Amino acid sequence: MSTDYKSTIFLPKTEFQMKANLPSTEPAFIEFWQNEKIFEKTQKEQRDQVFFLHDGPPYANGKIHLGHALNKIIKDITVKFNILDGKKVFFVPGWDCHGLPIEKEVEKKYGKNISPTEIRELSRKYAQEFIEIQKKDFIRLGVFGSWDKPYITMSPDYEALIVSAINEIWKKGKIYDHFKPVFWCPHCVTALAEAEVEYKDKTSPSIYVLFPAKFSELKGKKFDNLFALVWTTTPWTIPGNFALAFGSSIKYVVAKRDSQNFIVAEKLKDALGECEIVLELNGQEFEGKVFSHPIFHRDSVGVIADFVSEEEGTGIVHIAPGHGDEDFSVGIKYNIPVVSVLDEFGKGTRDSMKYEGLFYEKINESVVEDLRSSGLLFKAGKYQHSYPHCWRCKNPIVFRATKQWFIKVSDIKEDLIREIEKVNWIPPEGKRRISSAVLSRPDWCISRQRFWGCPIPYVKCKSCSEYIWSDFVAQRIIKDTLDGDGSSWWRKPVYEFLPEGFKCSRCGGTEFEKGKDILDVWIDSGLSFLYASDVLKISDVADIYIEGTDQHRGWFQSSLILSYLLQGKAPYRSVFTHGFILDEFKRKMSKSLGNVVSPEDIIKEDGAEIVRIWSVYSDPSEDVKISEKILSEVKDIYRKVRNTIRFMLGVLGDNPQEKPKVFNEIDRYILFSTSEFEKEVLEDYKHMQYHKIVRRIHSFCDRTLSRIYLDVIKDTIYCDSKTSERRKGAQYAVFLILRSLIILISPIFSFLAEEAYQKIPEVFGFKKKKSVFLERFENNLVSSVLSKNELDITGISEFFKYSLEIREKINEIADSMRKSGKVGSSLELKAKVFVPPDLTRNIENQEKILEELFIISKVEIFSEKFDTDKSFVLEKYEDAVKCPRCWKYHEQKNNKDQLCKRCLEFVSM
RNA sequence: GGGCCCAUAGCUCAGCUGGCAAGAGCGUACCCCUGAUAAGGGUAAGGUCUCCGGUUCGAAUCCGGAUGGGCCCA
Repeated sequence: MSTDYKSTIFLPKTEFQMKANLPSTEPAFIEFWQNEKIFEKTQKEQRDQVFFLHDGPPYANGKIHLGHALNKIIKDITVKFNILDGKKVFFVPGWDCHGLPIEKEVEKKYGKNISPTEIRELSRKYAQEFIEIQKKDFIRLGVFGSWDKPYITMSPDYEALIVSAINEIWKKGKIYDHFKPVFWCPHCVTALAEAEVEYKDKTSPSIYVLFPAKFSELKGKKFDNLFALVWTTTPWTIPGNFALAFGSSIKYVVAKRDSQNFIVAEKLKDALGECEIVLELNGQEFEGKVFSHPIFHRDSVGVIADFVSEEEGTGIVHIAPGHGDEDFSVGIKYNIPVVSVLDEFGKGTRDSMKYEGLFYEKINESVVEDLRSSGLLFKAGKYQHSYPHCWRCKNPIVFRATKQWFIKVSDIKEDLIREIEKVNWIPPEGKRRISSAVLSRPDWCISRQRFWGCPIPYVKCKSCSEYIWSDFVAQRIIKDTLDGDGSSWWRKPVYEFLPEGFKCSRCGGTEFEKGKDILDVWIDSGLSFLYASDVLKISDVADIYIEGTDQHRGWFQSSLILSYLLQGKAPYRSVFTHGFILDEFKRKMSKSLGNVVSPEDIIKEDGAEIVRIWSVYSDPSEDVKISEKILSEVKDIYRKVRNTIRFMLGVLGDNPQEKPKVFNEIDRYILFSTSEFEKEVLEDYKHMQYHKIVRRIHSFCDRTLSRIYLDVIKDTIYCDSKTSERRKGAQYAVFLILRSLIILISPIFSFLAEEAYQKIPEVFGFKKKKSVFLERFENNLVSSVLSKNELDITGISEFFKYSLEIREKINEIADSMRKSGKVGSSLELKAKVFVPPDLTRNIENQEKILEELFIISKVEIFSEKFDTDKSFVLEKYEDAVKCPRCWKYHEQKNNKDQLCKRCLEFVSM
């Protein structure tokens, strides 16, 4: 009986478990990679080519989310591919540490009555804490890198580098100071960032002001008593008025009422009440027209701005460049003075003339009074609207021009575009994206009125308020920072930072106060290229930057600008961008939708390997979706690849050492297919088409190996004797394929590859290294291990192409025979097959090959087609018996136990 | 409101510069095997290529618009 013979066949044998149990087995591999310093070892080896992937630093707050995981995994795949490709790879992970979000968290936690140095200390602790948390999480994903010496933007050498670099840029004359409106809280006496502003309803005065025209002719018509009608809810800004903005495509009218003529947008003329339209004209007409300021003896000039709306007001916007963002940009465009009429306490400045010293709410009242008495107040009322309030004291805030520092970008835009052209953008749309971001950006405002960051090295003259940037100050700060005292600027008195006898360059004053600004954090991370070259000594240009597509306006741009200013070129040769993560309905992840998935959840449930494969399962250059369904597909792929590898390991379980003299045709054909697969995968790695690789790997394991080759060689592996050439050939082929497959999947399936690599027996003289990542493609791929000759299938490729087509058709018929109950296993079948004679010319044992390939018991080959032009006839093998050992059907009925010839020989050995 | 991008079977993707009846894999259904066994093999059913217009002998593929979604900006 068949059970008697089961013990005589060679079933696959391996310790490699079918079930991976990733969540519990992965940590051991991570420990192994760390303890053995595998990444560092690849760096110490002799390698001629260098590959530098420069890490964009994540912000050091919060736990990592899937976006972080996706990003680092794509980087890791790139790192590992280049390692296996034989390059010396540099990847130093970084963290961005300064900035408002952390400072705000600290303030929330400890209150606002803490000193700048305390804020800085607590912020530093906070950032450090999250660096450790995130680092652990990234390592848990199996990501390689110099984790024990990351770059950190708050480290003393980094902070010193920031101050020094910005000072260099100042020395090149690229930094200037200028007024710019910012959110300002007069109660807290501080500037506010956008994130610190809360919008709440507020009742404001609403006034319609008349601006007398200094001209009387419009489109050839003469008008007396001509006024522009202007609406505002902030009367205190009227003293800062320097212009009136009109919309270029808005229709305006001159409307007559009580012998006065009013200019107003046609759609908004109801504001006037009853009136008579006397002229219609386009907004463009008013560009350059001059009006009188309603209070002061000065002009207010007509300008064109596209933000003028016809939704409310009068279609004419009063412009105070010192007190509004849009006002400011119009002011810059038309070269109108930017002045603040309020001081830091919200009181009138000298520029507010007669209102000097009054709190702005008082100015509101006075302005209304003054307008009323001069007859230029058309009407006044109240208006309720959403208005910005301070997040700390909850009081309404104002927009107020203050001195800020800027990097001049406007005059280098063309150079930046030229540098952008030289970079390889993947996908190519990125080039357009960053170009338009660069072209449309204003000069870079680099000062922030905060504490958690690097100080801007300037002092303010106490007598004339001049801002004085000082190399001397910069050098002092740099020295203290390098000495470990990065907060000295906030603690030491100003004179310690100034040379003796220092005088104001404008008024000669000798009293100064320290600048109160820190640098925009984008400066910090934007200088990481410099840290990589000057401190880490890697290179001044990275081979590649890999970040989310939002960084076109962020890090890619800040790095480009700073690198161009400091070294005259882009800091990267290639830039790869990936998309964002969406849920199954393509919605962004948000707490309120409740659709947030964290990497931690997936790692706990399925393992980091699943996160890795998921990251490149979809095309990451577009947005990437995640859902239970998608994860289950990823798991299916993992299982298929794992089991295929497991089976191959099992095939090598009896530790074969002797290579075959020649390969069987099927082996040759499959080795050739493997070499083609290798070529495609390497090509996809080079072009970072990682999602295609996942598909290729799966398809190769499933279609090429499982469904064809491995199924076909089972008979040989199980039943042939160990001395059989056919069997040795199959084992050697399996070994070559397995080794190739393991190294090809390793950048993506890192855990699986390492686990399998550790379990490969050292067959056929193969000597293993400590880790799969110490291998190289060139020593492991079929295409580089076998000779051209061995991979040449010219004489047999047509035969296999034809036979595999027949195989599909046979399967089809076999299926219907099975479904109708005629047969069970395909070994119950035999076939007559027509093979065109010219395909078989060079091949011996064709019938044996086809029996194997079709997995049926008998094949007879004919050189002519059958009756109705059929190329094969498939039928049940009736007059045959089943060999109890190999289960193939045969006709030697008189053998012992009805064994077939081969098995009889085997058992009698 | 502006710039850029995406939209092909239930799911994830192929489909090059327009031309065979639109392809894979997963999932599903049915069948086989029980010597890869919480595995393995086979077969089948699934698509008005988001919608509307246009160019063309011919469009999933080119152009215009709409809808939905994403990133950035205002």
